Amino acid sequence: MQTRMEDEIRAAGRRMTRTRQAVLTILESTRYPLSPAELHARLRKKNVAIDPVTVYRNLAALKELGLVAQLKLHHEGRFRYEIKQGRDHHHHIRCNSCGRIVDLLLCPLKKLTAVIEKETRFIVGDHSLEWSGWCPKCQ
Amino acid sequence: MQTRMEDEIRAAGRRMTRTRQAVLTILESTRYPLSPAELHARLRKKNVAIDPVTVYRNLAALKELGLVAQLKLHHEGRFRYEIKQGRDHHHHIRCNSCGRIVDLLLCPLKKLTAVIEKETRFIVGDHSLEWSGWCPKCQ
DNA sequence: ATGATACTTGCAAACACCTTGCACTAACAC
DNA sequence: GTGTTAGTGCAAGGTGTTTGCAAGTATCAT
Repeated sequence: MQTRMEDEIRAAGRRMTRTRQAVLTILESTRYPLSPAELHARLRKKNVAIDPVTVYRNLAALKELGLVAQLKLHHEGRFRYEIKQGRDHHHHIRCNSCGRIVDLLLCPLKKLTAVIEKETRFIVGDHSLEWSGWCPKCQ
Repeated sequence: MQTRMEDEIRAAGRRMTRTRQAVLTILESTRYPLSPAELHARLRKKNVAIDPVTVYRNLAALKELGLVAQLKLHHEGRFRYEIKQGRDHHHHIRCNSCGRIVDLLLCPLKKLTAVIEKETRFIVGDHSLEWSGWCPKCQ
């Protein structure tokens, strides 16, 4: 999996560094979107010496290459990032109590674009949809 | 309209001040969610002397009382606020180019809560849904 | 009216998250 | 190996938001 991403990185004239490798590995092995701070904490825990700024810059680069998606959950004041490759379009639900985030592999919006474009005369590009609630442990 | 909100404010032991009055008036007369900075700018334009901090504190208080909704549009790094009273459940679409925000009085999600609760065992509380795209002027 | 109480305000400072500038380091093409 | 240039760490800056505290003021009881 990483091989394909590595190819895309090199094809774009970017380099595969020790830190970028580590960032990709963490993102790939995490099943929910990480904030830069969380990602940095995990890298530190794996004894990867890396500056927080470098985490931001890597995420920005990977986003620009289309390898990771940047998203923002409602009522959270920061961005989160997740690997795009091999993952279908999906949404999230977040626990109001413990912050746990779970993927939802559904999307009820596919048919709605045409309606919205007609109604608003916008050209629809993207959408963002999440739920919040209480996870089983916090109920 | 403001009378009812004033009642709720007083009923909660809060006070109706000159600045809070002005904040409510601006929010009521604006047809899309405002950021604290935008709200502050409008107040200044109406010659209401008010500190930005006071805007934040009023918004926090009104949110806590359930009179305004706080929301965050995807890919925007700040909160926005809108009056809840007299407005049906709705969503937004924002222009990627000029930032214009338009209400969408639709919601395709009503039937989905049960599905999500079954699938995730979460208790679903709330959801957030917006689109982005290009408005007629920016196409 | 008057005074007591406690909510509210302004100012300064702190905080969280993210970005930028700059000199140094290290990929990778040759 | 060597040169080019992307990537890195550190310090500093930026934006949006929150907190501490003293002073101000809305509300209530008298």
